[in-house]
Amino acid sequence: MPPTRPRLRARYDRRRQAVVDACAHVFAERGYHATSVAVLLQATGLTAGGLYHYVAAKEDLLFLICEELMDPLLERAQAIAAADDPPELALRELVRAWLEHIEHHLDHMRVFQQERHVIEREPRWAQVREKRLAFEAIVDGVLERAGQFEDRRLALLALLGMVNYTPMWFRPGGRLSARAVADGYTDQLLAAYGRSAR
Amino acid sequence: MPPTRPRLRARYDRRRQAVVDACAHVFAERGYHATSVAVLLQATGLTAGGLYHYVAAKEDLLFLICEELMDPLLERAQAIAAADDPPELALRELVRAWLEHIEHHLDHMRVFQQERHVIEREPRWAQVREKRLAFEAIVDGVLERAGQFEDRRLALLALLGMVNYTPMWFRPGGRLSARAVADGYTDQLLAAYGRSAR
Amino acid sequence: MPPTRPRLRARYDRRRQAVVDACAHVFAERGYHATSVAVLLQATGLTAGGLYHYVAAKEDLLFLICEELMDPLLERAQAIAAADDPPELALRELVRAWLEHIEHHLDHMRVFQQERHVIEREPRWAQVREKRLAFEAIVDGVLERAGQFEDRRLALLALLGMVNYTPMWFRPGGRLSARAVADGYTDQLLAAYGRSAR
Amino acid sequence: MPPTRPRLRARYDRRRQAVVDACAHVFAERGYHATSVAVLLQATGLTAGGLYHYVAAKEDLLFLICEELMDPLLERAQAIAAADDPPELALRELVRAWLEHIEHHLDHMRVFQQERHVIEREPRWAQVREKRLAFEAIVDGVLERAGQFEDRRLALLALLGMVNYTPMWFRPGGRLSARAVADGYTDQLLAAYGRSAR
DNA sequence: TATGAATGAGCCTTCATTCAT
DNA sequence: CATGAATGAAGGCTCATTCAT
Repeated sequence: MPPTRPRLRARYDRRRQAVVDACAHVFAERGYHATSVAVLLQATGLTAGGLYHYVAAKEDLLFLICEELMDPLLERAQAIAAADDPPELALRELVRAWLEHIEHHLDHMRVFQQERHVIEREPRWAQVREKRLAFEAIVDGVLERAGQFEDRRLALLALLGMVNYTPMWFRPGGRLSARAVADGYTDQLLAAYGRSAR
Repeated sequence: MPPTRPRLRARYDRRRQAVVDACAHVFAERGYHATSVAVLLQATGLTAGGLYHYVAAKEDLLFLICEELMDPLLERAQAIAAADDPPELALRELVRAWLEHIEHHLDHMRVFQQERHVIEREPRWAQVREKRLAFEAIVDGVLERAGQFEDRRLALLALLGMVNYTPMWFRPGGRLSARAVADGYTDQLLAAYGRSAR
Repeated sequence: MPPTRPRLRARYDRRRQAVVDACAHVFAERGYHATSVAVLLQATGLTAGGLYHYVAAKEDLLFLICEELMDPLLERAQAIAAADDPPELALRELVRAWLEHIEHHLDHMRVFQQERHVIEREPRWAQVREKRLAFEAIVDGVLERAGQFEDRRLALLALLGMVNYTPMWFRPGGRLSARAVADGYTDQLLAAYGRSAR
Repeated sequence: MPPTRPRLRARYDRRRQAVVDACAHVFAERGYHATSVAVLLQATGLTAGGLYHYVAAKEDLLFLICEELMDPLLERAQAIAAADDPPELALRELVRAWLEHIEHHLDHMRVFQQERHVIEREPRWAQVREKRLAFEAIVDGVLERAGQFEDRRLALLALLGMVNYTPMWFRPGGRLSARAVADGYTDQLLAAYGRSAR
């Protein structure tokens, strides 16, 4: 149902992305379930029928938000993991990329966290879940090369916790830049587990 | 509207707590908004009228869940902060108490995280927000005494992130005990910031 | 979700039947699809929530209408086929019973005819379809004993056509009674195919 | 808005007929109301704008389907009634023509039956209703000449029932040809009411 | 007291139709 | 001419809550 002719398709995709971003913002503020379609229409400037040109259901917006969040990050992480940087640098770059991505997708990230219990449990969200797992596997691999751990799994979970919590308090343009936060996290990990630690 | 005679009041409170816990479990699984009152009735074995003997509105359940989560933890944290333990031990004990509390309130904690965007934004949730802030202030105080930081706020936020993320993956009776997790987190902090670090 | 205690259940069933009958009337007048739930609410005096105590969906009304139409008729037909009447009398009595049933379920019958294309094609209507087939098998059996046919199937289909068309024009209390119509149809069949014909 | 130059007008009419026939088929399968314009676009290969070149509204399709069904049949019936054939032969020929027409307009006939309750009740469908009545008057006239009846109206209604029901089960190329069915119906009528009957 | 029928605003979504491009 | 994005009223349905019994 999206247009097939390239020019129109491009315009359609552009518009849809704008719609998704606007909705991500509203969802981040009010919560997915607490946001009625009426509010989305106001936020996007569309009418009911208009919105449903871009998505078949409200839930699709959630899905597209997750895709916009995961896909570029996953790609970026793969590139970093594939490069041949020294392990500790690779970790640092990965965390930097991660937090810079979050900085530009704060709303998406907040929405993703909000609805995680759905995403983690429902079969139809398997795709998103798999991307998350793929990303975490990359982080784990980089971590493995960068440190020596009594319990690497716990270190990984600690890192995930720190980073995933960041959108709760991070404000772009605030005292801490995304890079400063990333380096703070990395430093903490390397101090505790880095091969040169102690 | 709750009974006033002590014996009856006690029974009422006991039953209400059971109701709240049952609802916390359902909310944790399905999300607050996605859980209809009909589902709560099934989960509690009550009828519509019955449930509304214990709470005036569905949202009250959310509030009671947060209270059950915050109140005992805050009390415990105050006691630890007030004791005269050496700073690093105080931190260790605080994190242990924290994670042991979470272990016994996994559902409550999951619900609290799920609905945080509501709690953080709406005026009527100020009470819960203040308790959270009070608790975090205590953690910050203990942290201050236990380490030396370039950026203590970031260290605090990192700790909050790690701990708050724990209910996403923690399984009681699993490989890692609550205490092991707590000590893992504490060790990481002390390795990075502890006065004896480096 | 209907009540389980006998007294309440009976009341529930009584009310539901009244609801179904009222809806059958509206559907007969305006068509199923052309009748909005709002119209049903007006016709039944219920509110939206009230109607949905008795049915889970608008389509359930269609199903219940078909059940109310088929079940008693099928039972009646089985009794007549099982009795030991002379064949030509059995046919006469069956057609009489049939038309008397239609006379008291004109709305139901009109609705059933209206939506037959759905009923005949969709898997979820198999139950209704099977009852129809069972009834027609009984008619066929009685027909077989009552006449001698070059093509009994065509005679059966002719009879079905005549009878099923009746609700299009029949008016209770009009010139023709249900019995008169029934006997007219039976006479025509026996004149053409009866063993004593010619 | 249709073209006025003869050549173009002819092409336009041809195309519109094809559109109407395609829509008749879809309506017959799924029901008029249950068929969205989107489905019609898929079935016809047109775009929204394209379809609305041939009809001003979805309902016009219904009207055109009825016209395509009634007009040639009415014409044919008038010719047969006007001819000077012996009465019983005239009846036979009329029923044959009728069923042969139905055979080639099964979809149209099914749609006409489906939506009869609309056609019979709504003022704006008077035109179609009148054609139906005109046709039935012709049938009645031929019937009158062909038989002697206790109740000719009931005989007419029986015949209408049989024939109108035929599209529910008739399959072209099946065991029974349209002519065989027609003759079966005629024979039954003549056996019961024919002047040479008894 | 405890029940569950009833409420009714609001939910998400559909779809026949129009019209700028 | 043809397209397909946009319209927006109306659709069927849900659900937290109340209150007569």
